Amino acid sequence: MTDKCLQKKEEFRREILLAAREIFSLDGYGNFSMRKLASRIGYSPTTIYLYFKDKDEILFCLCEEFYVELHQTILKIVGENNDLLATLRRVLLAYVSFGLANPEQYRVAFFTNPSVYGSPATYMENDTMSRRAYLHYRDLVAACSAAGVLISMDGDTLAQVLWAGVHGVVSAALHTRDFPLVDPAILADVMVTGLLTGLGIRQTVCI
Amino acid sequence: MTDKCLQKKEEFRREILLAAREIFSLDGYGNFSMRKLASRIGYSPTTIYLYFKDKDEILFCLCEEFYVELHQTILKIVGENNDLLATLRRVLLAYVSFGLANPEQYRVAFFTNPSVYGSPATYMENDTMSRRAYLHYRDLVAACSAAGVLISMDGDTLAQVLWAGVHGVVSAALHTRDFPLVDPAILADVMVTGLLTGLGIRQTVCI
DNA sequence: ACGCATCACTTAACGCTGTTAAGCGGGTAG
DNA sequence: CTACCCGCTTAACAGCGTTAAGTGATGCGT
Repeated sequence: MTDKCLQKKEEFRREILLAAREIFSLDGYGNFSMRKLASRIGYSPTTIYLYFKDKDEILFCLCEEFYVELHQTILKIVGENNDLLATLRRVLLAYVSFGLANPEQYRVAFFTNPSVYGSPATYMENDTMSRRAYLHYRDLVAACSAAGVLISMDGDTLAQVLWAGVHGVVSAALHTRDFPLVDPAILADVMVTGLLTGLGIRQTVCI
Repeated sequence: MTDKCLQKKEEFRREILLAAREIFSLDGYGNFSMRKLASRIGYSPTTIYLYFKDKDEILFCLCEEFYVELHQTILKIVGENNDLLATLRRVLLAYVSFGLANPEQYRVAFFTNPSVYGSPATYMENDTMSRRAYLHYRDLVAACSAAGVLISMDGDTLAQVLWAGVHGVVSAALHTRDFPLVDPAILADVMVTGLLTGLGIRQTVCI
């Protein structure tokens, strides 16, 4: 009864989110609106508010879906590789590819409402996919540091610097359509190589 | 006559831009609107359209002001230092400071309309402050490369990777108010040190 | 089977947004 | 003195997120 009702409600929510993703892909984030979403699913605009508190909740759910996919991508890479540093390198490069392949979702996750997840304190209290993906990634970086292939440094700091590097590349690619940017894949490669070398324990002897 | 008229028009434009900057500082980019701007300068909303084509032109002008200040900041650092690598390091760190000190302007310049400057081709044709600042910065990086303190590589690629790194730090600081981010100053320092080391010609001998 | 309540949904509305068309008043040139 | 031009305003359009009120069907208790 109530069980079936909730299930039906959940199904409708998924349907709405699916339509939302379609609009994002077709028209981009800037042209997304509640009214357009409503007309796409064939209901009046206010109906959506019976299933989602407001627009922000829809954006939050889309963020979470984004992080689910991202986390799965990372997990797959980690499972396929043994060498720590090589794994990290692939993860960072895959992050850029993932961001460029899902530009609109990336926009929602990082460049819209800067506090969809609440305060930093609540971020770490609630179990979100964003948090899970981050903690897993940070542990990978910390493991590299502990194993001696990256410099000894606070795991969060090290992880966030490496992330900021690849995030900067994605951000540049997404936001500077007016600027003659070098191929993002090349930028990503140089970035990751540069950072992992600079923050790594140098084992080669140079002049 | 026409001369004085144009001058008066230019003065009014500056007055509008000043009010726009005030609104950005006070209420943030998200709460900026043409109507609010109009009421601040004491005119009806449509009056602004007699001095600016549309909202985008106002944003473009604010971007240009941003780049003027940024460029001046960089020029000052370059003038005060002799050592190429030390200069570049200071410039990159100053970029982060500048971005964090002017968050709303940074938002306008990088995270709003991604093509205020037109296409990449027109970007390099027209003489904008954005272009001037970039070319000057790129030449600094290229000089480092030519002098042998950075690896030999295409100047644009090298410059854009270094920029993407610090841009990533600023972007992270501005857009992740929900995330427990490490102090951006620390991130910037590790980022710049890491990149300049990794992309530099290593002169120290390590095991 | 009837009445009532609940539920899914809609219509109407508020207060915003950027932007355009039309109009109005005053100063100036012919 | 008239006609035009210039600076500015009012009115309006189309859209936005969101809320309050209403409507029609469905299912439940008696």
